[in-house]
Order: sequence, then structure tokens, then C-alpha cells
Amino acid sequence: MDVIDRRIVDCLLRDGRATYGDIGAQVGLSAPAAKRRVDRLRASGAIRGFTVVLDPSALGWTTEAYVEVYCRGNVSPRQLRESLERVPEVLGACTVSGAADALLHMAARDIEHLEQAMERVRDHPDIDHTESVIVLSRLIDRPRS
Amino acid sequence: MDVIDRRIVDCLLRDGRATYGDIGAQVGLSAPAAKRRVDRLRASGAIRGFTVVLDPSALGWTTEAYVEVYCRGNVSPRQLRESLERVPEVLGACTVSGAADALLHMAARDIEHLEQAMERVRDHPDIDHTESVIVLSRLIDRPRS
DNA sequence: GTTGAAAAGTGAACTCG
DNA sequence: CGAGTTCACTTTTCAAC
Repeated sequence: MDVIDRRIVDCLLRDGRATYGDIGAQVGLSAPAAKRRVDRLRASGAIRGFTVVLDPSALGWTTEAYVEVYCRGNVSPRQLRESLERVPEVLGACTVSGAADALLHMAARDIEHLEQAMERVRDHPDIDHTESVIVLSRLIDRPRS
Repeated sequence: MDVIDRRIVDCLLRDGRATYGDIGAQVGLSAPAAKRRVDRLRASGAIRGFTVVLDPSALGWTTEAYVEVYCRGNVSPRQLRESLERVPEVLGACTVSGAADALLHMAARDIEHLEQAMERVRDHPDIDHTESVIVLSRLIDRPRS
């Protein structure tokens, strides 16, 4: 993963459907050379795939929340991941430092839908309680850099 | 935005570089019809664009944190956004319910880099103090659904 | 990096409810 | 008319050199 790979990744972050010709032109490579680099990045796992960036409000899921999860005793991260994966409203989850065991990023159509999803999260036997913060307005949403 | 549009979006969430032929095959349309729908979704703003999904660890920014921001007095969300946008390590930001005014999602190469970025965030005159939680391990990272 | 065959993208003309 | 289809034509992909 060198400087050119980085610049290729930058191109793809801006436009995931850029043609290999365009990518090559921006980094000073021919289209096949650019494609070979992208293929290599995919094979190595650095590039997981490609996706569409949606306007969250444009299709329903306008209600977001961040939820701190407090567990009973010691729960392995693996167990926690497996149970949280079953709740599609959980967009992101991570174990964190501090008093809470994990922090979840959740999204739902509305408050009612969010509440239902949080009940499903709390169904897990190891979860003691949760503390949630509702998102009022999103200021920044950068895909990743 | 009807049922077919939803299914097209699902295809693109799974593979943002899917060909119009593939998309059409999955939703029962010809390639040009699929393309016209995707073009329409882009024009309407429902689709913002396309991007690459990276393995976060594969290129450097392995250190993540969630930062609660407490402001002095009343700060407009617009002002806050404008100053936070100047810090590239801020991947996401939103105003929230509860004691804090905003919650930031930040990423950096390492703890030292993160500390520098947080200093830049705190440079803003309206920010009183911050409380941060370091991410230990990421359990789930769904692009969005 | 270059080449060339196969595949995908894309606009136009056409058809159906 | 809006939405789909087929058809021609251009551009891109991609494997071989």
C-alpha cells in the first residue's frame, strides 16, 4: 500500500463508480494498471467492497440514537457482536473505555421503531441496562477518510 | 421511491459497482430501465453518490473515539458544524439530547494523533469542555441500511 | 503500458397501459 | 405521458502480450 494506492483509494472514496480510465488519469496510470491496483487492494482486504451513499432522510430512517450498553459480569466481545448483529437497526457497535461496556449507533424510522429495536437489544441476557442519547440533527457525515 | 427503487438500492448497498444489467436482472428490469431509475434516484438526492468500503485497519486510522462536546451558552448548530468541518479527523457529528450539546465520532492514526485532533476541536471558542470515550474494538460496522 | 475482443453504458426510437 | 423495451453505437473492462 503505497502513495499511489492511497490516491486511488481517495478517488474511489469520492466516486466509487469511477472508471479505471478516470482513476488512472488522476494518478498517472493507464486504465489496466489502475484496475490491477484496485484488484490487488480488494484481494488484500484493504478494499472490502463498494456501496451507495444514501441520503438517510430520503428513505425513512430519520431517527438516530447512540446507546451505551452496560453488561452483567464479563461478556466476551464475540458474544456481544453475535447477538447485536441480529438487530438490523444497529448500524455500528464497539466496545469502549469508561463505565459502559459498549456503544451502539442505531437508526430507525421513528421513535416508536427505535424503541422496539432497543427492546430487542435489551433482550440479550447479559445486558443489564442501556443509556441512550437521541440525535437531534446531524452536522457532519463523512463516509470515512 | 417505490418497491423497485428500494430493491435497486439494496443491490447497490451490497455492491456499489454492480452493472445496470445485474441490477436489472435482480429486480426484473432491463439494463436501461435500471439505469434510468438509478439516475432518477441520484437526481432526486436519495442517492448521494458511491464510495468504496475500506478496512479501517488496513490504512492507518485504527484509533477511534466518541467525544461529547459541551458548549458555553447557546451555540447554533450551523456555527458548530462550520468549525468542526475544518477538522478532518471528525468523521461524524450531531447535536444530541441530554447534557452534552454534541457528539463527535473521531478517527486517527494513533492516540497521539487523536489528542492533536481533539485539541483542534477544543480550539473553538464556544466549546467549554469535552468528554471522550475511546473505542477498544469495533464489533459491527454496517454501511447503512 | 499497449492492444483488441467481449461486456457494459447510454441515447434514441418505439410500445404499452 | 410515464415507464419499459429493443436496438444501435460508444465507452469501459480485462486478459494476453
